[in-house]
Amino acid sequence: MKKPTIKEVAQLANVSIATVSNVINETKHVSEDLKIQVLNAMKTLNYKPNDIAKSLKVNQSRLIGILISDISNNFISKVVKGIEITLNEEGYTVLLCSTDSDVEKEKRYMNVLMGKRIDGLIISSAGTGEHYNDLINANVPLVFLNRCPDHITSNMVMTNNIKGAYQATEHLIKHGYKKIGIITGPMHLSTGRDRYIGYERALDDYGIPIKKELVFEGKLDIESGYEVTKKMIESEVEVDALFISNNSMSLGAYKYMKEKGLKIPQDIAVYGFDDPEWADIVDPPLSGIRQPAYELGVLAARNIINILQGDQEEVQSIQYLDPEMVTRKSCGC
Amino acid sequence: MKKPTIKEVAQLANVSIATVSNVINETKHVSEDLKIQVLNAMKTLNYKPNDIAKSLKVNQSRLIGILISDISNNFISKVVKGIEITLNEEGYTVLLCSTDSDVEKEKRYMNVLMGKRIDGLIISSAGTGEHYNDLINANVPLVFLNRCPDHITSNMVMTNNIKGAYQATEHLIKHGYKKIGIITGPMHLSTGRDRYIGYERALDDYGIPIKKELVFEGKLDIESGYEVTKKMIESEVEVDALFISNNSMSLGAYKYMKEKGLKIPQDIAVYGFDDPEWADIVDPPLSGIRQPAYELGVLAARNIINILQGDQEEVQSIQYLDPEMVTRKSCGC
DNA sequence: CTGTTAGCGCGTTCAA
DNA sequence: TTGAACGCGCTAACAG
Repeated sequence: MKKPTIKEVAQLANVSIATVSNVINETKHVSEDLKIQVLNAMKTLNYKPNDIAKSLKVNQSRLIGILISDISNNFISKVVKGIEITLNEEGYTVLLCSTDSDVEKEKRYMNVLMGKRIDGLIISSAGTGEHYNDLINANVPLVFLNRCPDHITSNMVMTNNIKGAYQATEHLIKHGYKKIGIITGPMHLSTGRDRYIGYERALDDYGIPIKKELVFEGKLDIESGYEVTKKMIESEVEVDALFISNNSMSLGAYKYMKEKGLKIPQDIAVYGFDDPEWADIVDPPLSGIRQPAYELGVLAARNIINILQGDQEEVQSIQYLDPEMVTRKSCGC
Repeated sequence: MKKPTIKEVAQLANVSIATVSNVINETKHVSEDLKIQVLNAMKTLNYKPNDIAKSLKVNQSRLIGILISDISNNFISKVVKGIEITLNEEGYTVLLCSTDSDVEKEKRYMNVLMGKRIDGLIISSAGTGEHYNDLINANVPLVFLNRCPDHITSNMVMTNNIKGAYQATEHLIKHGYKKIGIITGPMHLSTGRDRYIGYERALDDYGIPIKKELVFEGKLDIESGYEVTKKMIESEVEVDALFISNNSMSLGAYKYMKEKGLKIPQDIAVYGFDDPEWADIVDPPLSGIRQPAYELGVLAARNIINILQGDQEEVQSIQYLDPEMVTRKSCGC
């Protein structure tokens, strides 16, 4: 019932608690005899050191918070996997905090995490960044992941969204499409903006004028992909190709077009962002910009670890990971 | 840099530590005047109570571990979402631990979690159950989710896998298929066995003999769905319909059949387990048994909370949640 | 090489 | 109603 303490181990082994501590942490050399006694005592009592007490003493929890919008999102869960595996190898444990993109929830969670005295925090959330001041003042090591609050300019790892969007759009241009539309993410998020910028820049470079009636803003989920596509078709603007800013919205777009009997790429060609697992079993297989989700997670975790180990200079910057074009049939190839 | 302590707050507010503690926890009545002084002091120092110290004192961490195989799995991440939201509402925080279905990793994680003095643990992992004894001896409240170790018979919530598999198989039978195959999960997992049992029972009830050359064991991932389907086709056994035990393997099967030009359902009809987001945009739309993922998570979390609050009798049992048939076209409908 | 002890930040008696 | 003092389990400094 009650967990055994270091004291009880010491009594049973006939040594001082300091000696027990020393064999556990290998901090000082302990003679073989005593070591064996201690180990035996630990075993018979089924002793597990109490990390809480240790944390209090050494002033570090070996807990890392991760603040994300929604763990059930395909892309995010891969990122989290990368984070967790990497941190675990270094002896850290992950506190999972989903904000549901709700700023209030995010604030509450940040307070909880500060109370728990996390050693660091990885954030991939939606806020404008105003409320991160508490964290920064409390000197909690912070790494921002993929979504970048406005006035933050360091400790950030993200996909090179502009480049990816540029490549997708350029690819559509080279196919000869002239009326290329875009479904963006929310423009208050950096990912939304950056993917739009890439689109715009590509059109610009190839001398194609940007028409704002071809620009549609979605909410990154399946439903909004469906709705926005519907709106687009019903508005009867002429569109021969479409760049869609994330996987869920591509799914929604496919759903709508399938329902209406519209053919991809004959009626409208599609290039998506992300490379979901279903990309090559749908008809036609979806061309998309693959983000290195797992790798992003690993990198973010590495950065936190570096900060914690004092190699801070390594991360005082924004790090971009390049996406990869996975071209299939939906773009007309 | 250094976080303020309750002591500093007390000094600044000209009161004792106990008074500060009492206003924080509302444990005793404190006069308005002092309360305000204390609150002000807390604000100016930007004080956050140290949960680590509190945990040490009150002997509870308000940390719940969740031990799962792979967070990037679609189904699991939804379960986790349900768990996290529910626990968070009750003031618990979630420690995420992915085992990768590796028993050694699982053991290591269990030790870490015991060291962190978690208040409870939700397990959805692969082990045979041998190594849960430490946890049980340490009296850590445990809830098993969806995968059930052999000799555990309580505190468990799961999908009614037998029923779901029965329904899918029965549906195929009623279509008139006679040579119905199955791709099972690993038979050392209860989910693998139960879904096989449902299949078997349905065939039995309808007087169809079970042929073991129609039974194939997969590993629950996309590759093995692909490989097993390939093996099946190349073995040239006669199969007119196929029940596939999870979403990833269904995806793999679709992939192989598409590649080989096999038509679903004309060549082989398919009924899957799970209802992935891509089910209705593939061709033909996939019929599947939908598991209540989020609800499973919520229920598991509720159970842990109940145990922690002493309503233990509520959970001394196995709780089944019914799956739901989502019938589309791949079965021949 | 081993033991003693102070104190990490907090909650909680017990007196006042 | 308020405060002083003890102890949760552990590490680290120091003494022996």
